Amino acid sequence: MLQSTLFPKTLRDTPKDEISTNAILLTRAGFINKLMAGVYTYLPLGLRVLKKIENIIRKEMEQAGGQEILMPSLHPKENWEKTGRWESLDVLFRFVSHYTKTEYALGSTHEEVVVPLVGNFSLSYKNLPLYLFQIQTKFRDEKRAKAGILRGREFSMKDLYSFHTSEEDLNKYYEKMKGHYMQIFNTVGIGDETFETFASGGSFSKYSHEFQTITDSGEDTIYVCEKCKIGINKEIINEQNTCPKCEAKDLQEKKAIEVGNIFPLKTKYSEPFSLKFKAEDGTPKDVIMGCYGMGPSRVMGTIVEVHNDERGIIWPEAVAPFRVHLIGLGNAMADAHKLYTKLLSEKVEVLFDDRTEISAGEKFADADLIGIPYRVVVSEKTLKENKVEIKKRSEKEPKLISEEELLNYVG
RNA sequence: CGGGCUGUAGUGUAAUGGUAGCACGAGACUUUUGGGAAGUUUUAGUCCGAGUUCGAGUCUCGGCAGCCCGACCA
Repeated sequence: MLQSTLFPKTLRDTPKDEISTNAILLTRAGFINKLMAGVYTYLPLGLRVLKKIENIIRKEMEQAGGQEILMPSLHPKENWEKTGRWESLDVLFRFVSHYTKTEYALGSTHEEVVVPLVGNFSLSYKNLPLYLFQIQTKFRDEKRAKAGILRGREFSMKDLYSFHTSEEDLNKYYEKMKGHYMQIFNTVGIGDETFETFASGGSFSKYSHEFQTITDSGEDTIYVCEKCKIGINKEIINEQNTCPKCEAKDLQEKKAIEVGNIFPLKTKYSEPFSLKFKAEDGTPKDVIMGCYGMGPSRVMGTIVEVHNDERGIIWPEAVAPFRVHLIGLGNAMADAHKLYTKLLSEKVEVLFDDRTEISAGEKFADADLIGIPYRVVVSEKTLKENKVEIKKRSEKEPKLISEEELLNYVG
């Protein structure tokens, strides 16, 4: 990608209505743009990151046996009335058709769609377990959208729904899913900060589990056992004031962002829709369900909250919009262009700063702000040595290496 | 949803009820090119609607929006 054609340019100024680190950096660097509170456009750089995160999640869900589907965002009122959530779910967007006066909801979550979907087909114990997931835009009428892309009214969400013949089978899968979730957080670069956390399960199960990423800008408070890497949400600390694993009492209070949440739903949603399967003895039984949510856009914001410095974002390699930020300076632009072509032929993802009439300092400042993992500079200085300069975004000092070494390094 | 704060250009600010101005940014041109370079030039604003007034950015009323705290968050 040529930076001279990249939309949009970076911003020098901080937008006046953004306070959170993720929103300021992502807006200044040209990854996102706010339309209104809690609603953002993903610009070319931002969309690349979002898609990478989504693909990491997608692959892991496929590893977990998930089959990807895409359900509608527009839902009929009847389905939500069946579960009582037309009234009770306060974040549900509800609206009326101007023509027919029919009422609809915009999907905040998809139990009300996926359960009747599965119910359209006769289920036998032989068809279970079944795992369906989607990555889709969710709508929530948040009373207070805030913190950039961490709490939006419209956001990207992966939701997987599991269908089982028994609670034992659900529990087995539920535990397995925790491992898949941690694998995702490790891959996207927030594994060290992310804790499996006990949370309230509501009325239908004792606990649900959250995945909480520790950062001072988090809006949740959790208590963590560093040794076991387990957390407990403040909301249930009164009933559980020791580490559930090692029973230690010296828990640390931390601020954290909820990046995932999994629930053993059991029959909470299969019952209202009469979702049953035929057991081996031919009798119909309630399907046992679990659901597993994770927000790619919130994960993206969390990564920025965790990985940044005073100059800008520091993307982990797996989610960076590009692997290499190639910068051509002054009269070396033609040589830089040759290297760009070579890197492309080696299938290296590279953003090439081919802009002329831009000072070196400004290019470096932009590179630091955008946060691509490897910065490669081609200039008269490096050409004299017959080398190129490479610097990791996370490190201070650059070094000179040959083009061959570069290809080994970033290829 | 309760409470608070704030709305003048992209950002930061100025204008006693009396010509909406300045700086930075952004665009164009020229000269520059290893940490946000310089010159010339252009651009862009009173959140919306009523009211008071000869006259409203400024006063009054209503709305809307944004931010913060809290509550909420399958």
